[in-house]
Amino acid sequence: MIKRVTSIQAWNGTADCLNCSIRSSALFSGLTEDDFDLIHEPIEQQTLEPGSVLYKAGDPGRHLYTVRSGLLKMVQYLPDGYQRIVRLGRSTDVLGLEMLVGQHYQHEVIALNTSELCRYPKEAVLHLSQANPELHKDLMARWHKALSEADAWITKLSTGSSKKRMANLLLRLPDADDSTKCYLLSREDIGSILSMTLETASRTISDFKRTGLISEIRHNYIELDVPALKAVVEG
Amino acid sequence: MIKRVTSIQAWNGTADCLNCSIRSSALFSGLTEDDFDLIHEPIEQQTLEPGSVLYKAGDPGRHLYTVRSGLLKMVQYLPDGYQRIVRLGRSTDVLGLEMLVGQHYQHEVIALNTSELCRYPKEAVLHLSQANPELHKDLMARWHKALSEADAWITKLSTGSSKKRMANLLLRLPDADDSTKCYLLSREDIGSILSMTLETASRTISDFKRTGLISEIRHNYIELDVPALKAVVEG
DNA sequence: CGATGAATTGACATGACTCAACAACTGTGG
DNA sequence: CCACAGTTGTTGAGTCATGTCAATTCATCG
Repeated sequence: MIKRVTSIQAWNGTADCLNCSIRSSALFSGLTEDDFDLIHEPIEQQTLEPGSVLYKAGDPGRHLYTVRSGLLKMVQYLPDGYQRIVRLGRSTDVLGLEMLVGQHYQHEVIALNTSELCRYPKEAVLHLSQANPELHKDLMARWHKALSEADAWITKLSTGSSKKRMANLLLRLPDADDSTKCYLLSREDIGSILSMTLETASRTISDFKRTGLISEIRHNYIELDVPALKAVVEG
Repeated sequence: MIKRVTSIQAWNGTADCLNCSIRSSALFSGLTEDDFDLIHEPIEQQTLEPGSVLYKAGDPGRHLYTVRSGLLKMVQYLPDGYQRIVRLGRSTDVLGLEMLVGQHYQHEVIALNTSELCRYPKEAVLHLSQANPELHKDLMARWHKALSEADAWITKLSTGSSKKRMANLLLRLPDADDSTKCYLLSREDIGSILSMTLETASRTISDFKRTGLISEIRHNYIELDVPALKAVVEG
């Protein structure tokens, strides 16, 4: 499942960083050939099937990951056994930043869809973030994005009635900003994102379908009535 | 209210960084005399009275702040006008990191108690974070801490029954880890932290007092029964 | 001492949870 | 292709927690 890429191939091969298809937003996109010469451990690609675990909370962190495609959930467990999804990872998102500081991962990351990832050795990231101002800046932008996401999770997905939280979630699901279509997550995952039971999640979605806020194109693939959903959020 | 400190005084005066009372945890604690020579705009101290606003969301960000003492709330507003407190800032916390990346502040920060802050010019932070590996590392640790706090906010303060959320909040309030005493926030602020109405906050606190989970030492200053509160969280 | 805002409490309405039955979908083996 | 089991989603009925609105008490400060 893991395709080996040496550091030479990393900037000169078919699956390299310098010619990456998500180059403008991948972590190492600002690096030069010289930078890659400094990396000893290879950069690797990996494909995860739905349900498989990338890493768990407490695991020693040795790699930083960029999501090339797919969707993953970042989960934390509570003392009473309840689990909460604290963020989603999708294309161009970076996973595992926390191990650069605390040495360990702090979430359990599980693929929801088939997902492709690139992974970077911790030492390479730490070293290059000092040596390369571009990467230094980019890393800070990644922290910033993660924190903004977390703030949005608190305000939009954890505050207000179940209908408002659901509307906020649905509005975030389409991949592109101009798209109004998306796949639905399992009701259990939705519940774990919005802090509600799966029954309430199911009921709310059924209600949205009945009232036309969303319409099912095919099983679990829906079209959003964006203005109407925004009205729910603001109402 | 603002006491001017030149860059010379910053490492040689009475209110300087190198001899700061929270030196081991202040932002510029790892800097050398040479580093301070590179800072042109002075580092300043400031005292905020309860209720006063440090900055608002959308303000252009020109300074990073370290909290020397006191307590501040970081607030975001929702489309429906509801406001949510997304984090608290207390001694050694850094405020305003986001403007290093996005140019603007993303929260409204309001002092809850009388608070003392130091502020660092944005350019100095950006420049030194490249030049000084210590600060670079420290900055990353600050991002990490903010993100961990946000994750805890999602899991512990936004998930579960009102009693569990309240117990989790109370357990975080004492300043020192070994302290079991703390001041209570206004019921409205508690509500805005825990996503509940101020009435529910008030009722829950009254209930905790009746059942001995907390006991009032004097008005709004309480002693926690830590094991009992932890039992509530885990129950 | 009175005026003001904060906190508490009560009564009631309602949204969300619980438990349970059932329906729809998925994958497997015959 | 169908039958089946296992999983996931839907729906209903009843309960409980939380929100709403209102009245009252308490704390603070001039």
